[in-house]
Amino acid sequence: MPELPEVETTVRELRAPLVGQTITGLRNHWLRHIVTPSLSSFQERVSGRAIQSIDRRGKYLLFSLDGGETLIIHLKMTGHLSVVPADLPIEDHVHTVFTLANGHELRFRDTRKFGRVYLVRNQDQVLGNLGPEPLSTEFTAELLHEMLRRRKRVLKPLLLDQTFIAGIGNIYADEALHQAKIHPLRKSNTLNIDESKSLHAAIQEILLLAISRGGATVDDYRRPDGTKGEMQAALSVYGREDEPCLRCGTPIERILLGGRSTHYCPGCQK
DNA sequence: ACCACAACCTGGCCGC
DNA sequence: TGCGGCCAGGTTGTGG
Repeated sequence: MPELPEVETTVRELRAPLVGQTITGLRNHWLRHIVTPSLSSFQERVSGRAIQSIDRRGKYLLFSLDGGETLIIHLKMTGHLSVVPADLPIEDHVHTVFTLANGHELRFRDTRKFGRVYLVRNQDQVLGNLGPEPLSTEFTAELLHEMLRRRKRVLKPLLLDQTFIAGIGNIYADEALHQAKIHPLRKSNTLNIDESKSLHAAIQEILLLAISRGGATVDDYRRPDGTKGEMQAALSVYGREDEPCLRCGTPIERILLGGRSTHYCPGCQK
C-alpha cells in the first residue's frame, strides 16, 4: 500500500520515538520477512546497536545504526510500523519485532506478509538499482525529459518502474498523469519538452501535497500511531471510476495496464 | 527492450 | 450463512 508519501510520513513519525534508542533484540515469526543475513546472525548483529538516524530511499525505510550497518525495511502492500510499550498485547499479523532498551518495541505488522527486512553494511546491496528520488534537486524537468526520450515504454508502467524513478506507486502515478493532462497509454519517447515539464511538476506537486497530508488511507494504510492519512480526500482519479472528472466533468475510466488498475479522464487526458 | 502474466499472501466485498 | 470469484497501495521472475 505505502508509496513514497506514506513511507515518508512513517519515517518522520518514527524519528521521535526511535532515534537515540538502542535495539536489544529481534523476534520473528515469519522467516521470509528476513532477507539477509540469517535470523541468528541478524539477531547477533542488531542487538546492542543504537539507532542514529532514520531516512527514506524510494519506498524503503533506512535505519542507520552505530557500528555502520543499516537496517532496511520495505512495507510492500500491507506493512505497518509502530513503537509501543512491550507489555501492550501483540496485534494480529505482527511477524517481526525489534525490542528496545527503553521498554518499548518496534513492531512490524504485515497482513499479507510481503514485507522485507535487511541488515547490510553496504546499502547499495539493496538500493543499488533504484532510479532518482523524485523530490531531489538532481531530478529536474530536463533530466526527466531525457530519461523519457531514451525509452519507448508506455508511460503508466514506466512510472511504476522503481529503476526509472524511485517511490511512485499506483495511486500517485495515476494522479500525476491526470494533473499533467497526459494519457497513461502514451509512449514515453513521444512527450515534448512542455509535456515533460508538466509531468515533472505534477509528480513533485502531488507527492509534496500527499506528504503534507500524511499519506492516503485508501484501504488499510495507517500512520505509525494508527491514525489515517488525509490525502485520500484529495485524489482526483484514483478510486473515482465513473465519477465526474473534477476538471471537465467527464466520467473517470478505469482500465487494466500492466496488470494494474489505471484511472484516467478520457476528457482531459489525450 | 518491452510486455504480459504468474507468484508471493491474506482479507474484504460482491453476487448467488 | 456459505462459497466462489475478484480485488488490493509492491516487487520479482519467466517466457514470448
